[in-house]
This record gives sequence, C-alpha cells and structure tokens, in this order.
Amino acid sequence: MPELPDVQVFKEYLDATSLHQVIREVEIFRRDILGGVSSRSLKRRLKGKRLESTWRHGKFLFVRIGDDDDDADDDGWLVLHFGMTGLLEYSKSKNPPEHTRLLLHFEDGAHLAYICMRLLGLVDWTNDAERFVQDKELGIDALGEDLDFEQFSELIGAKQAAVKSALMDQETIAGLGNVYVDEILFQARVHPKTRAARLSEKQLREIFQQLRRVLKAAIRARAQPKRMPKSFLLYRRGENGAKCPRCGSPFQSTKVSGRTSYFCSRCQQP
DNA sequence: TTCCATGTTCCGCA
DNA sequence: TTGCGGAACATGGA
Repeated sequence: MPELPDVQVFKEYLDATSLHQVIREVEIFRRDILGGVSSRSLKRRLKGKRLESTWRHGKFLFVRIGDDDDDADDDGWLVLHFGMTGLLEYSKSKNPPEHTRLLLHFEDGAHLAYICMRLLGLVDWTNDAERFVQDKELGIDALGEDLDFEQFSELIGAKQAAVKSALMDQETIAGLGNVYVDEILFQARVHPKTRAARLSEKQLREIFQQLRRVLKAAIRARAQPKRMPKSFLLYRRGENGAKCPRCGSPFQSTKVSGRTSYFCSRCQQP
C-alpha cells in the first residue's frame, strides 16, 4: 500500500539494509518503469557508486548516489515511486523476487530489488531532488514540520471538491492516498463527500490532528494493518461485513471521485 | 469471464 | 483559465 507511511517504511528499510553499500552491478528488467532517464544512462550513473542517504517527500523516495571522488559532477538522486504495487526487498538469495524491475547488486553479494507488479511505479534520476519535487508540483509533505494548522486550513478549506478528493490531491498536500484518507476521515468522523469548503473550523482541526496521529501510528505499525490499533478502520478494511469499532454498524462503501471509500454512515454523517 | 485494486496523468466539462 | 470528476494505463487475483 504505497502511501506516505509505506514509503517511510521503505525508506527506513533501505537505510537499515543498503546504505553505504557500493553498487557492483545494475539490472533493469523493464524499461516501462523508467521516467526521463535511459536505461544505459541510469546504469552508468549507479554503477560503482554508493547509496549515501535517503529523503522522502510525499510518496516519492530519493536515494543520494555518490562516490569517493571529490568531483561530484556525477552525483545525484535515484528517484523511486511505488505506484500501487511497488516495494523494496533486500536479500542475499540468488534469484530476485517475481516482478523485480530494477536490481542493484552490492559488493558484499547482497542485492536490493525494486519490485512493481503493475508497472505503475516510476524509477528516475535527478540532480536536484528538491527541484524534482517542484517540477512535479507536489504540495507540502503531509508530515512535514512546516505544515501547521493555519496552512492546512488555508489549503484544504479553500476547495470546492469533496474533502476526500482535496486530501488526496498531491499538489495540495503530498503523501495521502485512498486508504489513509479513509482512515483519517473515519477517525475525524467526517463524511468523505463533504465539500471541503463547507467544513467547520472544528472539523478541519479534527482532520488535521487525526492526519498526524494516523500517519504516525501507521509508521509505528510498519504500515501493516494487523499491527495497527484495533480502533482503526484499516484494521478490518476489506473484511466481509466489517463493523465500526465505535458503534458496531457495518461499514458502507461508496465512490468518491472514482475511488472506493469505506466509512461508517452513523459516525460520519454527511 | 468480468470486475476490482493502495498509483498518476490526461481529457472533457462547467 | 481553473477546478473537478472520470477514464485510461498494466497486471493479476477473486
């Protein structure tokens, strides 16, 4: 489920397994997932270099690539986006996992696989991660230090769209997707189809608070639903006949700008 | 067989 | 011109 919490977990996983390793060989199995960079150019930029640090913005993960030379001309960032089905897997086994699209072999014999079954992800290269974010017109990171309530309220409260669409718009706030927006709105007891501009200040405050609380709890749970609090919609999302942990009424589903949305029709009144 | 799925992008319509 | 909603994209599982 690659939304902000999932990508944060991938970041921490990469940090723990692959940071400071030297890339011995690079395999690209599908060019479909490449952005502006060519297969040949990406290989040249990665081979012999080291994974120096990582940075996440919204659902994008950036990996700083460098080497020991003082000449930093070739240095830059490997860009990873996970689409709907992407993930990372570090391993020492011989065969890469199924649906591996990019494989980094390290000098110690292990490798890091970028797996993306549905090919909706992205692998790219940039010299300047912040400029990449600007060019993509991504909004402020949902867990960014500088996102305070005042700014949140200005960004979201101005929208005529359904609050769910407003929260999912990556150009407004980056990192939230279908699943976690449902969770935030459930915790805040706000119906997903409520027009953002019609939210009361109290509701906006509640959504802002729950946004931080939900994302942080999800990261602590390593983005695994069954490790999350039982009071979470996510804990039982998709289960047949799942009931609201607060009031016991069955969850309803509806479509909001094309995405399936789960909510409790009793706790989340329109 | 048909429908659905956590992602973004693009097109048409106010 | 801008904001919004829906379809398309690729693939596999129910």
